[in-house]
Amino acid sequence: MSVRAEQKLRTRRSLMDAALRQLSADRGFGSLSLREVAREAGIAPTSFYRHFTELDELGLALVDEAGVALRQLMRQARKRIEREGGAIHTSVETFMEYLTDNANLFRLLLRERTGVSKIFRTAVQAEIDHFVTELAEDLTRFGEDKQRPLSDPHLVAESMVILVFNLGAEALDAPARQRTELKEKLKTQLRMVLVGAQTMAAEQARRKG
Amino acid sequence: MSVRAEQKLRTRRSLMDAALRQLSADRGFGSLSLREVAREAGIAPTSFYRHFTELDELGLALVDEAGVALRQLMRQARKRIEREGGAIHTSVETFMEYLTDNANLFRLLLRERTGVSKIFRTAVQAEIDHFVTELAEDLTRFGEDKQRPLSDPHLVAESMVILVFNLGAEALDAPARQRTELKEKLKTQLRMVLVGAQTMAAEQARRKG
DNA sequence: TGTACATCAGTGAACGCGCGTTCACTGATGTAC
DNA sequence: TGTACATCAGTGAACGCGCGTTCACTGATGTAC
Repeated sequence: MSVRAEQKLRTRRSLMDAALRQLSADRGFGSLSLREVAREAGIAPTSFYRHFTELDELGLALVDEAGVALRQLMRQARKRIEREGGAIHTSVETFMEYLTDNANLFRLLLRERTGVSKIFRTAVQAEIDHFVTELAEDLTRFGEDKQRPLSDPHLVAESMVILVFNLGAEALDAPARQRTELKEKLKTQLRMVLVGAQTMAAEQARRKG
Repeated sequence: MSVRAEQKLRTRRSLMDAALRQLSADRGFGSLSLREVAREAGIAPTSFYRHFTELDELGLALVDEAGVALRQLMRQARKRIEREGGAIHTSVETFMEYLTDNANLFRLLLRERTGVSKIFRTAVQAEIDHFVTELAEDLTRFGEDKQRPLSDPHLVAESMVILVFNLGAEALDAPARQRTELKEKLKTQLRMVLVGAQTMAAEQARRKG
């Protein structure tokens, strides 16, 4: 890649990093201004247009990155579960590590899921749907392995993802020392859903014959 | 009450209604401006200060109203359950009626729960906590009535409220004809949680003796 | 009931501010020969 | 390798705009006697 193209990528990166740095607990993406992001990145406001046509385009690029990180997280969790077992425990632990390492990226995902912009909501929902679908497959496989089938794995996956994301939001607002407590809460919630789906599947099977 | 005081209340009301009217799918409270709300209410921007010290104060008043409506909803659901039974079915139906009648009020609650302003998040969380606590009491009573105790009713209530609110957000974005489908989905999710908590309580009881 | 004064919801002009966007530019990097 | 020209990331001045907030005001409503 040419020197010029490399430099351009670096500037683009620093614009995205600048935006990410501002996305703290008290700043949503919607409250950022183009001038502010450019200032934080150390370039002139007008230079912004060399990289994105508007601020939202940068936002969508960040949502995309969050999605990539989310998929990375899933792969890592799967590997650890194969090695160590304890599907729920391991998933929650992996998730919380990811959350801590990517606090602002995750905040963006959480905020914009119910946020103001339709484009953002749709983009975030697409990432979450992807996550749900993969989890549903994992759950089905898991049920077959353990000879304990689940009722409606996709619905179970949806409930779980909602609970996980919701707790993620809570954890981001809470002081670090409360995280352990929150993790245990989440594990219990997930177990309840799982046990419920197993029990319902068993009842349905019994009724059928 | 004096004529003057009545007129003042009416203006205050029309400011709140004006704000509420703007809170559609594509407008969050954070994107409203004081001038815009005043314009919509038909008063001069400067008159706004006769009623609220800043726009956020009006927002908190709206959160408060949403909380009142939420408690009203609960009371109504309880009455209907006493008469008709079908706790989950009736609760979900009541909730969806409330959602349809108070779309923008509910949107505010959903948005600001994960929103930008700490004050709003705290206020909304307080309303939700209240809701959760009442639901937990209902669930405990329900378990005693049916001789099927629940494991950790408060946690169950939390999971349920999260699922309900999340589905509410989905329903607000979805076309009206999808609501029935969404309601069924929610009922299944709630049943799973409930069955899971009952199964876990039964297992715990068996283990103990 | 009438009068004189006080209160106060609503007003319009004015302010300074940060915003998004346009424009013509500069000068380093890239390319063709 | 050297030269002449093209490309294009980054710039600074300038624009018009809606914003929140202040201020001194008006005139209807309220109150005291």
